[in-house]
Amino acid sequence: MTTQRKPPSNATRRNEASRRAILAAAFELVQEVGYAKLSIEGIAARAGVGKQTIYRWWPSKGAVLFDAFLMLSEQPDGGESALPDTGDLEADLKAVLRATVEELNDPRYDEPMRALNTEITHDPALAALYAERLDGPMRELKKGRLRSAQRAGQLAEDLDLDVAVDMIWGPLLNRWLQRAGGLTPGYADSVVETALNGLRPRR
Amino acid sequence: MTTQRKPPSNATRRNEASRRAILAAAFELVQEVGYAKLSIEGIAARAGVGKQTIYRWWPSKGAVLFDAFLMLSEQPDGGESALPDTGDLEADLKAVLRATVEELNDPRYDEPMRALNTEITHDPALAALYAERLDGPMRELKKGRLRSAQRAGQLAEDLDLDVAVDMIWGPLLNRWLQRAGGLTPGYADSVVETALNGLRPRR
Amino acid sequence: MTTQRKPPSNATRRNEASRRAILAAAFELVQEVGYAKLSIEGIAARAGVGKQTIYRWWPSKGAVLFDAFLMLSEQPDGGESALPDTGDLEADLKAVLRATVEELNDPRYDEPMRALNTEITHDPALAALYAERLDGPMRELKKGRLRSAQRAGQLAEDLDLDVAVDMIWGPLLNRWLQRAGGLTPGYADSVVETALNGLRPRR
Amino acid sequence: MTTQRKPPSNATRRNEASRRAILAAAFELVQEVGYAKLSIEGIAARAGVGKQTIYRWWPSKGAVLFDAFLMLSEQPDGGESALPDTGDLEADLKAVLRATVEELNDPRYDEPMRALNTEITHDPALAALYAERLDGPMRELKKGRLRSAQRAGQLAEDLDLDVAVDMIWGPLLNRWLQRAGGLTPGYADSVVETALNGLRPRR
DNA sequence: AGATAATCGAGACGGTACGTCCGGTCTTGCC
DNA sequence: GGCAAGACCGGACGTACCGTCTCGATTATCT
Repeated sequence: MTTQRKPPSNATRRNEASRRAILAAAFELVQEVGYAKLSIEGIAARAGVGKQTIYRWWPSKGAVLFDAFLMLSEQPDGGESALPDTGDLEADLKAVLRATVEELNDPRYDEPMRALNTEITHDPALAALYAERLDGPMRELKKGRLRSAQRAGQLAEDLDLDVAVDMIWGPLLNRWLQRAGGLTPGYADSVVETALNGLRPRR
Repeated sequence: MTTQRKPPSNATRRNEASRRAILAAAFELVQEVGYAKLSIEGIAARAGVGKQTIYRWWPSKGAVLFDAFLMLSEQPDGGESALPDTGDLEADLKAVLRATVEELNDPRYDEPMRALNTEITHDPALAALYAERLDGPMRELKKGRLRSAQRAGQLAEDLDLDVAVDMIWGPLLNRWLQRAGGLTPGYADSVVETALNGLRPRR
Repeated sequence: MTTQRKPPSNATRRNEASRRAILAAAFELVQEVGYAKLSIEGIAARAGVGKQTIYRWWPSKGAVLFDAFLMLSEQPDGGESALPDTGDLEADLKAVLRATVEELNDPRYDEPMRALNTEITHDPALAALYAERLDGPMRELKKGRLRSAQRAGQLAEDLDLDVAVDMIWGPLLNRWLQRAGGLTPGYADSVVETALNGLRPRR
Repeated sequence: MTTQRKPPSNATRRNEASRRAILAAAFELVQEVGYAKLSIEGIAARAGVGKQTIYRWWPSKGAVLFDAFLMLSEQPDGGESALPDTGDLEADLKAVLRATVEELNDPRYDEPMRALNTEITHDPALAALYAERLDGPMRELKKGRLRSAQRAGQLAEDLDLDVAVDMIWGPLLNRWLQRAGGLTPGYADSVVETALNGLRPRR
């Protein structure tokens, strides 16, 4: 797997242009032809690159895909982002989840994300990398927002924030992955409300 | 896809022994060699069957896998099963989720289930079939148990049971699919408690 | 292999219509799709017949083809034919060879005849049958004409008529089978003249 | 099709060892299993080569077979051979034809040669190649011998040498291909005598 | 500045699997 | 019993990719 930044220059004479072309080609191809028909050969051809250049730097198709997402997640600005914090936890969460719903429904990201999830589910090494580099940072942001609410007394004191994150985002991801029912803004709202209040009657 | 029951026998002169051998071979193979190396050719060889016999009756590798699960889910006894209902909802749910955790951690089911999920996420037609034939009935059982609790006043009156089911089982499935953190009985308990009580402080 | 005539009725309950349909289908198909793509399955489909009906009565594809030719050669009238005998041997032979050239060049017979030759060259049993039933009678006619000329003193007394027949018809067939050079009436004439006179200078 | 010589090496990075292994395997296999059971798959397996390597360089099974013969015909020494010329045309021809008979009867060449003839008869492109590269040179040798005799006054002045060649070798090949009668030295002698003298009574 | 060496595009190679076609056998139900 | 229909096991087809392996032709430091 690559080591993100370039200036540290850990000494390789690697061609940066080829690297970017490969990642871009991989991302485009998977969304065009779908996961099942994504091939290293196809990526190399699209990127105008020899196959060996891919095999030299990545151990698997999934790793390429992973790096493509990594590149995507780093490019925007460089500034660290954070979840909105207006003080109204429920509203903030609903906003974030609605955005997530929109992204999952976006045809540009749908196939690539499914592909990445597929690779992760079948490759523990990739899963670890994913947990560390992509899901981890995002989870920290989510937990940060929840921690802020917890400190404000809006969440239970003894709440396990990891479980809380799973409870809010898990249902959504699951519905999407299994294509089980529509992924609508209304559903996102329902999940937030139900998660915050719990299943039991209040009072 | 098959039409399960045999006596109606309205149409085909299909070889039932071959059908069973194929489904069994598919299930065994996917757990032995993994999803990535599961091949129609391999299934046919293991089942002692011509490839054409598979292509004749199933449209895709995923469809075979799906039918293999279907066969598994129908075989046990024939009696309709139900979730435990001791009156203590929390205990019952914990018991069920712990069982689920165990099943997901069982190497006999791990790979096959990941494979099925992969096929579903990439094939809407299969997803619909899954929702109707495998997930649907199971979801009804879950909702049945919750409904019983709801009638007993243990759950909020206006609770959307589908959302509730997602909230309880979604986090588990997600953790498993993405290999994000350990899938332990303790985690199952946490999820049940947190889902029932909600994230907010009670009182 | 079948036993041509029907009334002797050696007791089978064979369906004559199917037999004719099969032979006709075989002949048509080989001329339409070529020898390489001629299949039993295709013949059965075209003839509206079950595959088993073919396998029941013929031992090989070549045998079907052979019978198709046999049917063709028997159908015309029933009267035994003979080669022309005007007294002018050279003219008669040229006429016959020109007709042969025409037949070999006829797209209706070209492919089927090549197919039959192919089967014969690779199947001694079929070759024997061919010699007995198709080539034999024709060779007798040819030898008959030559014998008549021989008796008239137009051919050498000690001439081996089989060799003579080979010498006249062999070059033609060979050129055709190997596609070696054009198969023209002029070539036919040349062959006749050269065969009659021999390669040596006369006188 | 190949371009024989290696030093020019203008274009491809072709593996010469694989090429030879394929041709050798093809030749051996056709004589072992027969034309009908000769398969590209079998050739590849025997040659220890991927199927694609065959499909990459040859358009058809027949082309492989053809090249196998080509390799055979080029390998012996490199020196141009010629037909014997003792001055006694009849004896020379008989010797050559007897050798041909022996070769056609040799089980090592029988099947391969039948296979090649079959491919040629069904593939005009291959036939042209055969005429140019295999039959052509051999025919020139034959015509060379005849021309020498012609100049010595042993053959008719106006004799068409192509027809003459057909007349001498055609009957033999035909008998062999159609398995029509035995292919004996005596037959070879008969053909030579009859061809030289012609069918008509001399004087 | 020239030598040295790793990377690059290209693509041949031995393989595996694809999805299709057909060979020859067997079974079912009609006639 | 023959027959049309067609499922079945098996084997080969010709294609697509896999991951490895040369081949020159750039680079890109390191003498």
